[in-house]
Amino acid sequence: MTEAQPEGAKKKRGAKKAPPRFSREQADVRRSMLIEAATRCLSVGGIGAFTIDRICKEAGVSRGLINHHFESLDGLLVEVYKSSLYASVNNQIAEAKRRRAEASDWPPEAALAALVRSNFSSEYFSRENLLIWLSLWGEIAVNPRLKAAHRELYDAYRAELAEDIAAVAVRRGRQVDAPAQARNFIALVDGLWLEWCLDESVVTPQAAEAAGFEMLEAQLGTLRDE
Amino acid sequence: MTEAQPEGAKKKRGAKKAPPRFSREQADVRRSMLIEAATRCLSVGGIGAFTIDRICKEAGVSRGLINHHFESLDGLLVEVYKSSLYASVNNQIAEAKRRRAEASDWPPEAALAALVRSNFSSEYFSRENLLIWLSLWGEIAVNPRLKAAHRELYDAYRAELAEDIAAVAVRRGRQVDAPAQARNFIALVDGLWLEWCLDESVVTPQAAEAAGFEMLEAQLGTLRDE
DNA sequence: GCTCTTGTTGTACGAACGTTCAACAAGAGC
DNA sequence: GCTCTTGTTGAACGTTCGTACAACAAGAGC
Repeated sequence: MTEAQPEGAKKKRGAKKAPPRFSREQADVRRSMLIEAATRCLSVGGIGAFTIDRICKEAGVSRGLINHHFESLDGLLVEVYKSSLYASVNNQIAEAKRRRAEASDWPPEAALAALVRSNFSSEYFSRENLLIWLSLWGEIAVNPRLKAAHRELYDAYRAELAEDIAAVAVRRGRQVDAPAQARNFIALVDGLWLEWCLDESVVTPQAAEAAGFEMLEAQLGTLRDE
Repeated sequence: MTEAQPEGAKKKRGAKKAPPRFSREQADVRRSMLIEAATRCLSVGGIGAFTIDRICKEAGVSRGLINHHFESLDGLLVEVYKSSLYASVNNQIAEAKRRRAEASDWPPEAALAALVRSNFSSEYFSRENLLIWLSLWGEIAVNPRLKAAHRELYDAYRAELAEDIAAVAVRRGRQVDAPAQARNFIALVDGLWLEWCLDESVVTPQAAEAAGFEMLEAQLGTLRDE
């Protein structure tokens, strides 16, 4: 056994400066790090792995930090929701709005087709997100704050989709219940994604995209080719 | 404070026979009771309420009983899956098979319509089951035993649905990819059910049923009326 | 009324949970 | 080089978790 050294010993002798035991980060930087680590935990082990211990270990940080930067573990979960679902879906909405605004370049059909396709791009239609989404859905059913955020988000997306559908219907002189079609389309996408995640042999992303187009084309006519 | 009585006192005096402290049940009866109590816990509080303490309290039983009747808490969850999803879906399959066998009374169109409708009956299309299914889905993604059971179950249901679809298509001389239509239909049902559970203002069971019929009728022609 | 089987109880245990908080120290500002 | 702010640590706490197990007793069988 080595003899215990007085605290100041190292400094006095000036041998080696001990490396910093941790690095300080801006509050929002650290929050992002924790949100990302928490998301990783969720995607690997589901809600059962959404734990102070595991998240802090994943982030390489001490146990006290989550409660310093978030009101509670539950507050962190809300932030994970926002940075996962919220952010990505809002991106889709914003892009679709932009396309629809640039009406000169993008005919309504092309804008709708682009929005449909984005649902099946690997960014959203991803098996990695299975446990994240499933865990968050389960929490939405129980957590009023999350439920409110979820409704707001889906309402916005549904409205955008309905507008794109309505634009095509008007141009083609078809009578379509655009809000209902938007709702059904979203249900189909969520359902296909779920089937794919739970059993990848049942459906491919390509087949899923085809199914999405088929549903809308039954009401609107061809969308995929000029 | 009353004086502590010797244990045998009551019996010796023959005053009142203490009522039994518990009742013995057959192993399978008690197992059913525990499965039902566990299911109730799941539906109220999600996977977070799936706990030895809460389930035993819900069942009015002592803490040791779950590990006596099941290999572990996880084993109980598998039984909950079987008695929830497995049993109810297998009922649908069996009924559909029977209808298809009685071909004389049930034309294919009526058999398919009945199968479609059963998806939206209050027994299956129920908000009470939200947390149960969501919790079980989350577990399927993580638990190999459940995953295997899930695939077997969905494969069977998808096959039955595809057979019913194919029967109608053949009779009407239409070219239809029945397995794909069955898969898409199931995805739509699951997605609509999910949307309804998370936000009941978006869709009604009636509208959901209409959406289900619309999807199939786009391929097969009218199914709902003669 | 007695015995025997076995379903049931309830305590004990270690591990892991979320939260709190006093102490610490990194690094900016002077 | 010093001070001061504040991001960070890690021990401590009470609770709840799943499991194990010895003791108990209900009720069938004789």
